[in-house]
Amino acid sequence: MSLRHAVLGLLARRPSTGYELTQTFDRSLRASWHASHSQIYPELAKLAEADLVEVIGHGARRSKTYGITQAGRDELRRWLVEGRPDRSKRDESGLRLFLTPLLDPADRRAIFERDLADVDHELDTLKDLRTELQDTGSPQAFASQVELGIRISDVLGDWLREQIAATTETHDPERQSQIHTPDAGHRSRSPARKRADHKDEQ
Amino acid sequence: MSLRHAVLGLLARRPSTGYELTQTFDRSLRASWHASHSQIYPELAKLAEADLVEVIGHGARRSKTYGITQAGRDELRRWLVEGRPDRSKRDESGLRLFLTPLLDPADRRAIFERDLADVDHELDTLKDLRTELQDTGSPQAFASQVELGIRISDVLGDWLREQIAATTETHDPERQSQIHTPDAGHRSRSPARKRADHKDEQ
DNA sequence: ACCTTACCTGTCGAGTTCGACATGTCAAAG
DNA sequence: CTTTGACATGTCGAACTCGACAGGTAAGGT
Repeated sequence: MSLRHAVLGLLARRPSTGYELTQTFDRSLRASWHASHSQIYPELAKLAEADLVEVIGHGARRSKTYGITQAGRDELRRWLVEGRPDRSKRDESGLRLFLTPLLDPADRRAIFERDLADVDHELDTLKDLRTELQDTGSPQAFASQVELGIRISDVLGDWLREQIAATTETHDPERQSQIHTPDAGHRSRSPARKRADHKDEQ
Repeated sequence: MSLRHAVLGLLARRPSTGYELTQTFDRSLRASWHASHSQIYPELAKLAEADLVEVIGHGARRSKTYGITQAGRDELRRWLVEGRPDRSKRDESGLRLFLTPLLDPADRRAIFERDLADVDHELDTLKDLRTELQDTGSPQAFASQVELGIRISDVLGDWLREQIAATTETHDPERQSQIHTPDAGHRSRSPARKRADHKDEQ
């Protein structure tokens, strides 16, 4: 139940409408938690019901601005401080990257290049955000978080560039790809190896 | 629908039982995708139903070893290559880290230290894995992925150490925490600021 | 005046996830 | 011989997620 705490956290930063929260999830929180508006609006209603947030104003176009209550702040702190490790992530791009060694070089390269474009774009966004935070003498508190995002994007970008370089170089004959592009033809090895018993490795 | 492809991917690396897959999800895939056995077993059944995997052997304790079929390989490749960006992640620890600026220094520090211990532990695991891969002259293909994991853990660890150092140093009087520890007392500001209209920042 | 483009809030159903429950096997230690 | 602990597979219900559907509002351009 983290969506609840993500919303509380954003409202602790500043009061917002559901629409603004949706945008913040897509911008600042994109790298650690995703939620669509169809989750956010019902969640706000539930939170208001539980008195963890409250409507503190009405704006144009029927919009409601929510603010966190003291009970909400207490609950948020409790969650932040008492949290167990729970290091389980969900990251489709990461999964894809993990599986690339199964592909032959051309396919692999295509994936790396697509991801690199993506990472570079994200890096631009983050650097803009950093500049923006510096210029407006605003609260600053979240500057370190942006910095972390930039550093991680940097290492990911470097890694991707290395991998791309590696596909152009050596055609390692040892390393046989498991999944061939449909046309590649030679489908020779026995299709189903027997394996009655099995011991662990890794 | 990524669980399906995560399972296919692992079976493309080597045939495994459901139990082994569960362990691999917890070990190697922990950083990019999590799944529990209560998802994995039903998913294997569905995949077998669709002829994307097949039972290729029976082991001790009623265990079934699954292998990927050619249709499974084709489907896996299709997914890997045709994937859209989809950079939406889900990472509870990341979310927590993102929200730490809301806390006062003592709480913040506690979170950083807990996370640092966690990251250091993960780093050890990854370094062991790297050594293991080098020693056993095994397929090697996944060495780069391990390397990436190590690099990211490194920057995260460095960042956390910096943040911890920062909490001991300057007690910045500008930066007022939003969420105080229950005892801290001084709860003075007006509880609900009015906010009828609202313009965007960020 | 009309149109387009954000802005803004909501619901619904199908599919996904996860903790808890349930069951049984085998090896080694005591 | 009995107990402990790892091995191994499965189901179920409650909660969560997400794309699609739906509808209303205000500003700016032509």
